[in-house]
Amino acid sequence: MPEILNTSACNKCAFRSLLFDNLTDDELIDLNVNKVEKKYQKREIVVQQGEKIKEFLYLKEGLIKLVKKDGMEKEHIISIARPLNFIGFLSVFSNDKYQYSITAVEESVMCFIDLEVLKNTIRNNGIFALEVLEKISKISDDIIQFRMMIDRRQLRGRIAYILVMFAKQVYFKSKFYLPLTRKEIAELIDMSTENVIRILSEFRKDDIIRIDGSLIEILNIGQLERLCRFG
Amino acid sequence: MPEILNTSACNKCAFRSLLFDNLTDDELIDLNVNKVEKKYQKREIVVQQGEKIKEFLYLKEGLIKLVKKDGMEKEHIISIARPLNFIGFLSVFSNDKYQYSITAVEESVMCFIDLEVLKNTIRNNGIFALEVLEKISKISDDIIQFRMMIDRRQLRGRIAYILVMFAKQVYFKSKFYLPLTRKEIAELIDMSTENVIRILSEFRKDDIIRIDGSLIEILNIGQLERLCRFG
DNA sequence: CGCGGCTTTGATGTTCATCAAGTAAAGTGG
DNA sequence: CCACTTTACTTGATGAACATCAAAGCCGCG
Repeated sequence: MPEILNTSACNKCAFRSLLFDNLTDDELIDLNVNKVEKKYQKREIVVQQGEKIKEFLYLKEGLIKLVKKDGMEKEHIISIARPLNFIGFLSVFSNDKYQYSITAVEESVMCFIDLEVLKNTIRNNGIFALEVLEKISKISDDIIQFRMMIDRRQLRGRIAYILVMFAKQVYFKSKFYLPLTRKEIAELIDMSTENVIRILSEFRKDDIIRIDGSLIEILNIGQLERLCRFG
Repeated sequence: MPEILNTSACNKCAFRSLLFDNLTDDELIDLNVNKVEKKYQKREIVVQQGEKIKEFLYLKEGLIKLVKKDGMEKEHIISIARPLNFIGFLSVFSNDKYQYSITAVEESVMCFIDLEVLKNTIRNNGIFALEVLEKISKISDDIIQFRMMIDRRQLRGRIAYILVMFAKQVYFKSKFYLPLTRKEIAELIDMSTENVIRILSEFRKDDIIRIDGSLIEILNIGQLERLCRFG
């Protein structure tokens, strides 16, 4: 079960400047009294596909994945998100039920804001509304972009792409722990688990990366980027 | 070159009730004097990927496609849109340049509203803002959904899926003219033109559809839906 | 200690893109 | 309006890319 945290006031939140900067103190207090902060362990489910949406939620710390199930079959990871990529945004304003599940990939802290209260704030503050609009627009665009980048490549290119992505956009270094299992990577980039492993091994043999379990070190980023372009 | 139309006043526009219902007459007049309506012929380009975004645009009549180019290579169709699926929304609020090209697939009428004027309206009218938010949210969601439905299926399933989509969601009948060439279908659902043709022929031989050029008649929708699920 | 989930490698067959080659349809210029 | 060119459509043959199956080692956990 997620641990409910003692929440600090919204007007002191580190995220204030990123989205809530244009709110008055009164508006912040209003959001504040109608919010909950919860901590999730790795693999804990935050929301289930199909559940009713009651809150607007965003990620304060950690890493989560957005999962879609089809029938009884495989799960597909639509995207993974760090703080500031408020994936909670998605569907929130157009659906009354979650279209995807959200699961913590690392220990994560999520902030839940009552959706009706937030909608009211939007109605009352157009400047805030425009900022939310810009954010949601960017996030959606990024996801569409990502899916296209992945789906048009072949397998080597896909693996190269996410390795470069993790190194350059998530961890900002060439040596990092892959937060996803091989199976999850497969679900994220639409291929079989076996081939994820096979291609990682190939890269290892070609001295492009070093592997030790989930610890990855990129040795030849240039080669990876070339594979991104031509894979 | 697109023909510039004599535009009727926004407050008499058939689309008013769909999005602009919560605007005051003054706000509508403001949008009205800052808008242009243009008619495009089949295959005419509305905007080019990379162009600066100056206007918010939406489709009044016709059918358009959203195209992404990568390098010198193939074109990929991200989605096609009828009126009300204001694809113009995408990127408009998060980017200053178009991330995709828009091309008319059938003769189409587009309405261009000055983006700064629209943004001002959003800032001043939170209720309107929330409606725009709901719309953009829905459109993005639909695109992500569509791409997932397509990319996780194999070829027969993909073809089945778009045939059912056109029949049930676009034309509302089992006999219709496919608005896309075989090549465009291939670009939309990420496969080779040859295989689009091959699978359509297969469906014809199995008496699932009847084909006469771009005229398609679905004879066995149940079978198509089965292929959607298991393809 | 044994069980289940994750990882790894090899072998096999299917799915699919690509190449080739030809027909039909649709523009284009004289 | 007809020859010419281009674009769309179609079918078959071939090989590459990929999923799937099978088997075995590994690790954490009850």
